[in-house]
Amino acid sequence: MARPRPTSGQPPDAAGLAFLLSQVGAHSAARFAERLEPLGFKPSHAGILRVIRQSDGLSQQALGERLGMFPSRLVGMIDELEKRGLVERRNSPADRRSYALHLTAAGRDALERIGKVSREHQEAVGAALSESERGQLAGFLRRIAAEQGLTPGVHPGFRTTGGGETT
Amino acid sequence: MARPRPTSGQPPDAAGLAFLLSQVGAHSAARFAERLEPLGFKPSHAGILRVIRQSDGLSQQALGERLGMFPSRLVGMIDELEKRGLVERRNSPADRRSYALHLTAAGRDALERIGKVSREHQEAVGAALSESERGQLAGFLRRIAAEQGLTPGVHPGFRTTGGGETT
DNA sequence: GGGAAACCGTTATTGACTGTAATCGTTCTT
DNA sequence: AAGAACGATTACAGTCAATAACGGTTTCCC
Repeated sequence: MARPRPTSGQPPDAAGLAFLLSQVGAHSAARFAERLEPLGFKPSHAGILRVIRQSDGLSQQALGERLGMFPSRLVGMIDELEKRGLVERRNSPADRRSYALHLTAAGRDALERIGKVSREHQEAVGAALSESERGQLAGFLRRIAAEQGLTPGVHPGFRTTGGGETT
Repeated sequence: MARPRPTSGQPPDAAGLAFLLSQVGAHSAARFAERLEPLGFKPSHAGILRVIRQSDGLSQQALGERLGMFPSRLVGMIDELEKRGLVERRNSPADRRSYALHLTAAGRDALERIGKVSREHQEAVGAALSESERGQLAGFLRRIAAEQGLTPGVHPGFRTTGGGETT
């Protein structure tokens, strides 16, 4: 049994739909992070700002839950964002142990810039495809995401993936 | 509790092709890592074994270059694989400062098992799509990968992405 | 030949991050 | 009024990846 070729020959790079998905996905993520860096943001910051704008006044816990990140992780990031004047921690009127998170004008501005970068990035990533093809691709991905139980806005913060190779 | 109402929505989850790519990609990577764990491997191990089989007898440096990982990182991993009897470090006949990496029979066996897991994973990830749709999807991804300058077998080891969120 | 420079693998060190657990004040329940 | 549950924070530990330095080899070139 030296070189049995069960289905093809190997997990051939040629095929590997799953591999392609994570390869292109990782690339997309990396490139986006690069684009964001000059603005002084990391992708997680963008996610936080986006969610806060979407649901103004939510608590850190709610935010963490929605993004799938631990509250302890949020503290530092919101500290940063607040220090940069993009987010406000107002104390919630009803519940004095939680904060109500709000975007400042500068925060909305930053989010605007992030959105611009996002669109550019999206344009660049999809450059190989025609408009209608991009639509089809998005459709496929949405269906996969739904079937796999992924929540629309959220994405799996890379857990202990190992971080090297994938298929 | 107020349901988060989709007030506005700049990079609306509806659109975000780039987001979808990295979301689904990260999910695929994570799930694959999960499937690999019971075998005692991390995705990077799988990548290493795969490349060694493909080009038997290459040096660690060449391996590292092809996978895009630092030689120092490889040392430990190959140590493991060698300790488990899957890989051999023979000294290269021509150049005594480099090793020639080879797969043992057990190593080929392990790779076989990995291949099986890979195919199962691939099947699971693509479950939402028909056979022909999967083909279309793979085609799109391949075109994107090519246009973006990604090397077929390799994938960007998540660099200092920040590791949290992406779009 | 012989010595400097490039090269391979290895080790040690440093630096980010992330998840868990413990802490402190607040709110809810009974 | 007391104890459990809860939100934010801090402290801690474990993991992991990149950088730099170190011995041993080989190659280049004078």
